[in-house]
Amino acid sequence: MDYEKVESLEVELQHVKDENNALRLMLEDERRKYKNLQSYLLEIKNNESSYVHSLDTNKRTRLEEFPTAKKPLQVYVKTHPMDDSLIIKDGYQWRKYGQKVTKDNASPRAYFRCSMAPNCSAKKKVQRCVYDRSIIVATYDGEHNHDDAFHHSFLPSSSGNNNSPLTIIQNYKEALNIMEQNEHGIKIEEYVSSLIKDPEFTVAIAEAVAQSIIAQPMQQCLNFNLGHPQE
DNA sequence: CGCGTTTGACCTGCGC
DNA sequence: GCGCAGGTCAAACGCG
Repeated sequence: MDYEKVESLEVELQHVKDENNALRLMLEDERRKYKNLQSYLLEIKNNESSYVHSLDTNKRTRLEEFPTAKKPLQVYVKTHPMDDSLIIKDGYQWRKYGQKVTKDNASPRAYFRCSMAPNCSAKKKVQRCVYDRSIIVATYDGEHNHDDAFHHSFLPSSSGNNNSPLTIIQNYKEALNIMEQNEHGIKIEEYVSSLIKDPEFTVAIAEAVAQSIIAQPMQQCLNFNLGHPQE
């Protein structure tokens, strides 16, 4: 084997090692996310009730804003991970009046008022879950004081409206289902992890790279003959 | 032109 | 009393 070939193989091997390290980092990140999700689930379990307050990062209670003694209803909405909007089709018409980035969640929190009636005191805060960005946490405050509220809500106070394309999560059991979905992710993760740990896997990649390097001059020759531009 | 959204400034309560 | 952080206001802007 000539010197140039060995050198290029060493470069490619280094590249494979770099990719390997990158994959390890990704796995560590995924494991961290999974642990976060587990603690999140535990939090939900600890607070399991129709009124869940665990995710409300607002530790201070502004009594003048929401004077009712009733705890705000929190609803978790499973959305598509690629969907960045904070819009929840809950049947009401909401007017956004503010947005704020909170300290412990990089996702901005949006503030909405009900716009179906001029004197309606209903408000909601919408923010992506810090543990799983595909979940939107909507915190409802105040009550709708207009009749048509009864016909629009998907919330437990009304009859079930399942027309929404979104998945509504109102208790820990449904959150558990999401966890189970992530369990599949962990199985994939374990599979990838085992591949990385396997020395034969790394050797096989190195061999494949070496073969591609050997085959490359032939491909370049073919490209040249066909008139394709060379890289 | 009206309505909804955006966004920076401001207000207010809480913790130290 | 002060600083921090969440919540609200309101002017500017965009869109139908």
